[in-house]
Amino acid sequence: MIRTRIAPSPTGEDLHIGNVYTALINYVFAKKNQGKFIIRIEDTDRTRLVPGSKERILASLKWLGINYDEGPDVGGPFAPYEQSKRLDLYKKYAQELVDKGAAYYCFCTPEILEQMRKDQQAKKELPHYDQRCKKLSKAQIKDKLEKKEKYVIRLAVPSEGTTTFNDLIRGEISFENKLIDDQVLLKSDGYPTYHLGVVVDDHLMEISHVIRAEEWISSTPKHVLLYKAFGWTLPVFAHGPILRNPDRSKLSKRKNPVWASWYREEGFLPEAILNYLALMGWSLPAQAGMPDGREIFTIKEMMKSFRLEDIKPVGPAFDLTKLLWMNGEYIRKTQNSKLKGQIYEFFNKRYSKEEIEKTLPLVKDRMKKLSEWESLTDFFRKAPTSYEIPVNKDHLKNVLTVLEKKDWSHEILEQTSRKVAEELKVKAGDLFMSIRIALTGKKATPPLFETMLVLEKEESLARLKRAVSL
RNA sequence: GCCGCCAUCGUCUAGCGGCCCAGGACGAAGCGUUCUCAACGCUUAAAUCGGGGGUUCGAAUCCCCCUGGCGGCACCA
Repeated sequence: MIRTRIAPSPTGEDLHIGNVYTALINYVFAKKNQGKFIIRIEDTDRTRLVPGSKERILASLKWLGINYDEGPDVGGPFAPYEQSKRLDLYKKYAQELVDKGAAYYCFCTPEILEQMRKDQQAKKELPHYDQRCKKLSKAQIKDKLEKKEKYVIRLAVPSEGTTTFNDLIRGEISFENKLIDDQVLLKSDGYPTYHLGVVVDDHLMEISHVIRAEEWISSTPKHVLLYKAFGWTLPVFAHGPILRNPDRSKLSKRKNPVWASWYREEGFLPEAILNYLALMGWSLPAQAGMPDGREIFTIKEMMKSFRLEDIKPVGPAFDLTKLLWMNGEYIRKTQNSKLKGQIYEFFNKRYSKEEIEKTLPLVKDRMKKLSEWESLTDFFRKAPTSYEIPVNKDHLKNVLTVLEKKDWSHEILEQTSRKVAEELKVKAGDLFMSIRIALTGKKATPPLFETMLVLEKEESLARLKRAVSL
């Protein structure tokens, strides 16, 4: 049984777009193989906890349509799915390691550690724990524990040999043990560090494939050491790329919008975001008999041909411009009736469905984000207060008098206007532009006569009269 | 500094020893369509496949070195 997971930490505003990427891969891989996709909240750092973060993370996942089979709010056979609710477990397993001699108590205070680091830096050594507590005798430990001295539990990393693991995306990777620090497993506040938590939970929750970003590669040997110390079977490891800023550094909120909610508030469609993300380090392979290499595809199509091994280890730059293009593509291919509802919800029902329905066909091709509907259609709601370029009042007077007497239809409006232009001996386009400006104030708008029909005769004429009288 | 990962147009990528004087997409430029802007269609510019050595009849594709980019080195994840 394939079981994958993402383990977000509720320390940010919301789900990070990099996590969305990892979630997508985990989700698609699990579902392609009839497996389960799990969400586990790793809330073990109480100092960085952000209130509401967990809820927003889960809400974003739902909005994106990345459905999880097990998780904090849906439960599952291995509940609870929040590490803060599993403290006893970590303590028990940490103790097991101590008993096995694979971990040890450490009573060094933060001050001692700080000093240690300073000394090492002065000597140009790399900062590492000097293992002084590893040498403590049973009696000394007992004594300190009785005195209620604060302690952590550290992993006793072998001083010799190498730790090697296989990465499905990158092949064999190995690290020398002597360069691996004696990592803290259980903190003095009783919470586990990431390393203990992730290994214990992945094992207990029967995670078969650990798919995460490249930044975890260098801590994987610690995890491997833990699995071995416990005598547990290793999961399959696969480290995907980390998304980059345009300057190629690790994607960060300083240089790029990173929160899922930002994309939602901007009016990006979940399908477009997922499709765009799928293109990062992966591409739809040419199918037998139907080679295409399309860039626009659904998650279902992605599932059909997805293979973890095909993920490329190169860190791709996140290109907002291309996402924007893709979002426009998705908007254009969405049914009007559906899009209407999405816009309605997007603006929190501030605009009536009727209004959206009437104007949508005129602006759909011009929208790249849902949010743009508002500015693209603002002149329908509000007559222009200024004109981007001057209008020709004489010309407008002429059309006005003719159009007043007609019944309005697209054909009549166009024919009449063209005739007026002919009589005035001006280019139809120039006349149309004057009308456009009078009605909307803008040079760039949807097609003129469609616009007039949506605006309706009375309002259109009123605006024309205003333009003439100004 | 140490350890590790990576390396094809500006960006995302195709390419897995001959089909490649490297194909597609975004973006850019131009043209067409057209009442403006879009959308749409066509065209163009854009990578001496990071550099240098090998292997081979033949290398973007395999190997080595260098360089560069990125990541990690916390009682953060």
